Parts: sequence; structure tokens; C-alpha cells
Amino acid sequence: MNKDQLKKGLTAIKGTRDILPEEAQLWQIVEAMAKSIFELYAYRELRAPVIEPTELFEKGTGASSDIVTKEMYTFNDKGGRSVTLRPEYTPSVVRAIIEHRLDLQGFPLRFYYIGPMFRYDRPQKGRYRQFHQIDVEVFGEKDPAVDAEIVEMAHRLLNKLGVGNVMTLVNSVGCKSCRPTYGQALRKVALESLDKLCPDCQRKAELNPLRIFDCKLETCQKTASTFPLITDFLCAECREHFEKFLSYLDFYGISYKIEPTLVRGLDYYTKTAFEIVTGDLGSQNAICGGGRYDDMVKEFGGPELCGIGFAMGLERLLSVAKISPARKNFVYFAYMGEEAKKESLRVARYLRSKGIECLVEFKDRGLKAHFSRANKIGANWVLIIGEDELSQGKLQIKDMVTSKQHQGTAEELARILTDKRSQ
RNA sequence: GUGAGUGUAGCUCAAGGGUUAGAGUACCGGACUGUGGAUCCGGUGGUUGGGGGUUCGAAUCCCCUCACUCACCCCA
Repeated sequence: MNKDQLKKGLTAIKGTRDILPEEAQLWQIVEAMAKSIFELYAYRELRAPVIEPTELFEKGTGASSDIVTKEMYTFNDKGGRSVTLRPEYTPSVVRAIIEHRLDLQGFPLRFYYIGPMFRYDRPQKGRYRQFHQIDVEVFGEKDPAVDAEIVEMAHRLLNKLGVGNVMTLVNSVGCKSCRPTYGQALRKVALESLDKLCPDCQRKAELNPLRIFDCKLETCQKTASTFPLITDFLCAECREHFEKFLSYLDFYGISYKIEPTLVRGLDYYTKTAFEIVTGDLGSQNAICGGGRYDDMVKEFGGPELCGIGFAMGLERLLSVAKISPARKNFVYFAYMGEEAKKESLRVARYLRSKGIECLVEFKDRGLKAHFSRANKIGANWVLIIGEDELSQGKLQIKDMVTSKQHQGTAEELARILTDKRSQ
């Protein structure tokens, strides 16, 4: 490999990116907030592998979904198994539940997870090939109250992050018994009005007539507005579930918009489907999406166990969250001379044992350069160790914000620092 | 997968067929040798994304390719 190739290969691959320390701080804040909120609802973390058998997503996510048909990172491992970098999290949780018979155990089947997902899309604003999701799943709760619970939980997190300009879209996509009836009715009408549809939608009429509702063309929209809606086809059970779900949202004071044409790209949803969108993003405006999937566990050969969950996109969340990094407090060591360097190491070791963050850089500098450096990297305190300090056995510490300077032994300074920190 | 736009110093950008590709900022050093943020001076830093072509001459024009950005699509 020559230098050019080396240089070329030394960039992050398309659709992936580095999260540098400054930004990583924000990620840590968001992740910590999410975790603490989910734990408030007694959700527990469940970590599954990044890599799974390809079949898991073909069966779970759906063989006809876009995600499975064209967006998966799939390859054969050295044992000849077809494996896939997970494009979403739900199938993994379902697999874990069945594999470990979690349904037979006592703890609540309420899970969350934060981690990377992979989809081979064309990257654009708010869309990456490796992206991160906050994922929440609940199993074994039929009650529509839980549908509202997770929506409320999502809102709590969004509120805490200062995300404004959001809209919650809700719908019911029916169940095994009522959805096919609707599908047939819709396809029939769509096929009857083929001449009023654009070529794209003519294809959709046969393949997936629901998508016609999404067409941007005015003529198609006008035609589609005469089409039947799922809401009119729901069976009694689904209708009741949907109405109760909405009444719980009202109970929580969450405003929403019923969007009868909302269908999600994953094949497995039943009854409740929802999406939270923001006006502060570009065209990739969904920051949260989820719904109920009452048949998936059974279809995987597991017990009769309903499920519901949502996923939030961390990159999108971060781009609209109003948070600022907490200022990191640390002590910068300004030492002069070899002996002072050693003393710095001793003092730093002591202060760290007291829980005080210390930075000793191994570079000879004049005092002025030390201060300039400390200021540059945002140190709150500068600890000075030079000839005078060594001979007097006292250290000096300067508060970089107030410019006040204190003198004392390491023990005395540690007390000052911990006092200030707890304020 | 389709379409459009953009690639010049670590970052933000100039130079629009004509010397040795510049500036601000950042970084290092000095003015200032025990006290930061300011000012002034100097220095490091570039195969102009990569490859090919046109031309006496290309950062500039053409083709290919890669990457980024935005949109379609899809979705978080």
C-alpha cells in the first residue's frame, strides 16, 4: 500500500462519523438523562449483540420492508453463516426473550437500550449508515395504558432535553383480522382509479396502496382523499383499544394528531402506531417512532406475548436538543523544574484519591505559558509548584474564574477544592 | 437506488486560464525569564479530494472517480 492509498483509507467510511470529545460530552448527558428517566418507570437495560443472524430481521422486521430488502449490512462470516449488523433493535429483544424464557421470570418485561444501528442508506441530514437509537420495549401488557405510558415517557425525555416544536402523530393500523379487509378495500379502490394516479402510484396500487397517501403530487393527493381510511375498518377490539389509548393521552395532557395514513416501514406493527416529528429538522423529521407488535413473539415460535416499543434517533435528538456541556472542573499543574514535576505527580496522586480531577502535562513551560495553556483548555484551577513553593513546603492554587489565589499544603488545598466543588 | 450542489492550510474562506496558491483563525515562538484572556512581530503548516484530458501554461475548462451537503425515496 502506498502513501496515497493509506491516506485515502484513513477516513471514516461513508455514512459513519467520529464523535469527538466535545460532542461526546453532550452524548453522555443525553444518555444519562434517558437512562434515569427510563429507570423512573422501572425499565431495565437489556444489551443484545450488534450482530445477529440475518434471518432474525427477515422474519422480524419483514421480508418485504425496505430495511430488509435494500438497507442491511449482510455478509457471510468465516463459518459461512449469513450475519447482519442490526438495522433496528426490536427483533433482538424478542429473540432474547424467547432464548432465555424471560416471560417466565418475575421481573417486569420493560426494557431499554442505547446503541448503534446500521442501515445502508444514502446519507443526508439526520441520516447516517451507523446511527444510534434509544430503544424501549414492553412485553405482556395488553392494556392501552402502556401504549400511552411509553409515549408519555418519550415526551418526558424530549421535554427534559428542551426539544420544542414537536408533533405527535398517532394511528391504529389494525390487527390480523381487520387490516387485511382494509387492505383489500383500499387496493380495489386504488386499482379502479389508476388513470388518476401518477406512474409511481400506479405501481404502489398493486404493491402497497397505503403509500399512495404519501405522494406529493396534488392530483394523487386529491384522488387519495377519496380513498377509505383504516379508521373506518377497525374491528371492535382495535377500535376500543385505539379510543382508550387516546383517552390516556388526553389524561396525560399530551396533544396529538390522528393521522389515519400513518404507516410505519416495519411490517410487524399492529394496533397502535405513532411518530413524534419536529419542525426543527430537515426532511428527516421523525425523532421518535414506534408501535405495538402483538404477533411477533408468537411468530418466532415463542409464547403468546404482546409487545410495544419505540426508538429515538440520537443524532436527530442531539441536533434539536437544547443542552450545553457542563463545565468540567479540573486542576492544571503549572510546575517548573524536574523536582517540581515530581512533586506535581505526588500531589496529583493525592488529589485524585480525594476525587479531584487533575491534569499534569509533561511539557516544560514558563509560568506564563502554563497559564496561557490552562486558560486555553478550560482548567478551573492552576496549581503552582516552583522553587519558592518547594522551599516553603506550601503550594499555591489560583481560581481561574475569580483570579483569587490560595496558599497551603496539599491537604489544605484539597479541602478548599472539595468545598468549592460541592457548591 | 435517482437528482442537484460543493470539495483550496487543523477550521472559516480568497485567488475565476498567467510569477513561488493567499488571508483570518488555530498552533509554536518572541516582545514579556513567577501569573491566563489583550496587542504587535515572526514561524510551522498545501501534491488545491484523487486520476486522466485540453492548453505554452490548470485551483480555475472537460471527463472519470471518491467524499461531503441537500432533496427524492425510506426512516430514527
